[in-house]
Amino acid sequence: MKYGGYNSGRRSCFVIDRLSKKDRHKRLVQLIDENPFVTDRELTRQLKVSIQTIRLDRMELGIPELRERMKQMAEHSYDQVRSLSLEEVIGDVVDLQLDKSGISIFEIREEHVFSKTRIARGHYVFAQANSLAVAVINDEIALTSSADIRFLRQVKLGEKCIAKAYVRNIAGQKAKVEVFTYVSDEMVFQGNFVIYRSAGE
Amino acid sequence: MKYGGYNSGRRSCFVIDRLSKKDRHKRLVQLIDENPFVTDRELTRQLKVSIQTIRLDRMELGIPELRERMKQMAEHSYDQVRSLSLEEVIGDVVDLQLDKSGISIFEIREEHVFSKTRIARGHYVFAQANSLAVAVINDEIALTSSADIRFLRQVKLGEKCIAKAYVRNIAGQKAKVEVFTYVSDEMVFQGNFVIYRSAGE
DNA sequence: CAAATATTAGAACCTGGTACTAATGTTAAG
DNA sequence: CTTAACATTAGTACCAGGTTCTAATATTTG
Repeated sequence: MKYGGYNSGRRSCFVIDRLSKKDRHKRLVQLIDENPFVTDRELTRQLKVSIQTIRLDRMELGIPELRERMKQMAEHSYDQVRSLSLEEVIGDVVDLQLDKSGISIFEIREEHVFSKTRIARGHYVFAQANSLAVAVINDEIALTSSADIRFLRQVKLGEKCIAKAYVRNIAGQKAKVEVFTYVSDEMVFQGNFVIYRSAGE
Repeated sequence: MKYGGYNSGRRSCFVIDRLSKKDRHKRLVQLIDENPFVTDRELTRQLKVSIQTIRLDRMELGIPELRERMKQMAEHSYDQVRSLSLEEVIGDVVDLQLDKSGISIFEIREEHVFSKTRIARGHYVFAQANSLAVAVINDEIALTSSADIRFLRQVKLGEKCIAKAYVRNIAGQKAKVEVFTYVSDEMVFQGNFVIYRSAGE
């Protein structure tokens, strides 16, 4: 096979279509990042080197083989789906006295904040309170009818929100639930919910 | 090999540890559902049949091999992660006149409803309205300060929510935004938002 | 030039299968 | 009882997409 010329060291390349080892590694990482489903064979075409080189490169870079990459993604998504389907309620309900009160904890993660400011999007804070307000009502069907809410201070990435719900009164189809959300001792959110319920029980 | 005895037809089994074909199929589906990462070899242990039987069963049931299952899960999660990271805002903003009005569309899917009733959880409907109310404000930083909301009618699985936001007035750090959400021509949600903004611009 | 490094080639082996052929076990129907 | 139909098992060849190893060759640098 005719070589285009080596250029792995400090010398410049004299053929365009062959990259230095460093550059090839960068490109390799980039290609796999763009498309994790690419095989080594496909990579040989993109990088114009032998399949052995691709494999040595993956070794050096600690990039696992295609099947292992797929397995990891599959496991990741499996965990996510499981936690997501469990996450019918936003936040972990840690205490619940039906028709009386409840407490839930919710940690603000990357996906909950504005990327610019790292401040939580309001609807996540609301979602925790709303979930709890619905959960605390001891009824087959409980739906939010209306709410009056105040965001008292910004909640930042990494902060743990502790929501406390109190059922203020139940009359027929309507229940009034008050929710206060705290970060440590500071109140960050307050909401008055009217929850519609299926009357029974 | 000693047979425990067949029982695929209408006859009863006379050995406990061997299931009829139908029951084995059920169990097989169940096992793979519980753990999609199970190999055929592991299944032979659980079901006490040969690996060929397992493979014939998978064929009949249209269950792909382990690697194919993992690939599908990986692809699924890849799509999800990509769409999720784009989904900073709940709902698709289809029209936006900054500091004036905006429209967004949001379809209620499985993950947004109570599994029992198939009625949308309130916080998703709220999230769409809240996202839009924040988006419509032409400012570097815009955060929900308070809101007064009404859920006028239940929104069901599959329904398309069309939210329309109108900026009512802007004074200093506070902007008032009114949002109405419709399913076809019916109003299902109404909210008055007070949005805090960084004053500038 | 020689040593060091980079690249390529090739063979053996692995997992978790598919596809196919064939034998054997079991049951129901004639 | 026999036979056809179905269920199960066994075994072989083959595949993708690798790993692991040895060895040869190319290129660069000292």
